Amino acid sequence: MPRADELSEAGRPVHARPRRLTASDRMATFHSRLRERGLKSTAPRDDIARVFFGLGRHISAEELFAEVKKVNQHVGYATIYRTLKLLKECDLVFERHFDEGQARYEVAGEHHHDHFICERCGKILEFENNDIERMQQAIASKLGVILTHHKMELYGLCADCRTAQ
Amino acid sequence: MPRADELSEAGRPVHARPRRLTASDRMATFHSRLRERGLKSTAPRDDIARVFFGLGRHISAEELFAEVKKVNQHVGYATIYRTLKLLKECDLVFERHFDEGQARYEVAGEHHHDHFICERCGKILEFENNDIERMQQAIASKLGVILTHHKMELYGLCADCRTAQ
DNA sequence: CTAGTTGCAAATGTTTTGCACAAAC
DNA sequence: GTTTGTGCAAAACATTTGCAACTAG
Repeated sequence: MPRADELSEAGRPVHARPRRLTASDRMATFHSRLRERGLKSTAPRDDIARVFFGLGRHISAEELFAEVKKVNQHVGYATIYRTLKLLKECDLVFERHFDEGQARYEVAGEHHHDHFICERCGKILEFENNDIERMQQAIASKLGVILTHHKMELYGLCADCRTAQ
Repeated sequence: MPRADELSEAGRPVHARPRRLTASDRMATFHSRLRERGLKSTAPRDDIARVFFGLGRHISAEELFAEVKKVNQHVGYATIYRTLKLLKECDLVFERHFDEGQARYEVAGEHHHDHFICERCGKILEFENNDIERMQQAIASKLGVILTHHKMELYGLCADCRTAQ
């Protein structure tokens, strides 16, 4: 079984790469994108965005709501959704729909990546693979279509759950 | 690094291949799978399955409900969902969740394939590509995980919508 | 006969919306 | 002082479930 630092290209874990943008960088971007659009910076929006950027990846609205409550008692569920929508429009957040009922939200990073989801423990691994990206473009030209985005998700058992089972 | 025109099978449309199984073949399979499990064949189940196998691909529950109503006035929505669930368990139907609110259902064929979805007109194209399948396995072993299934969806503009726009 | 099935209506879970009040610019 | 944003409750939406009546085996 390969160690993380041996992985060359296929499935190189994304979190191994140093992160560029800090939470405050993202907050600043959020503020300027709001201003550009004539929208307002408010306490609830800031609280939600700050908590979101501070948390890890792949958060559900429910989880975010619970975390934001710890910081600001009286934010409503609706504002969570409205702010997530705003963050998506500002290209600061991606919305993902894995094989669950609820959406998960992810801080937009610089690099595109895809996901593996463990069906037993719910763990999500990120990886990137340029060959697959290239092949998708090849498929698109054969089909005569233009791609705007894509979704590639692998489902199965992670290393831990494979042995535990 | 493979160029697009070197790819043997990139994006070969699936519907070009002759189809093996007829609707009645599938009905027969449905009946025997039900019998195996000690479940009953009933008029509502048969109507739903027959209409579904007769219709094209990628049907929503809502669309199926409307079509079944034409044949059998008094089937309920619940029975549509219950029968679709049953058909999934019998490996006769796949459930897909594209970027929409509702699920779409697809007759299970012999060959695995992936999808392109046009974001403008909703058209769905199917394609298969063994290179990508192999690459997914490579990624899985690098990550140390076991795959049970995967999802690969390309989104964009189809040939028609590309020119129309 | 009896276990499995149905239709209906009500419940579910997630996300969205209407609205009166409140806060930014 | 407008315009935009908020919280709440209610609505929307796709899907599931409880239940009494029904039906296939």
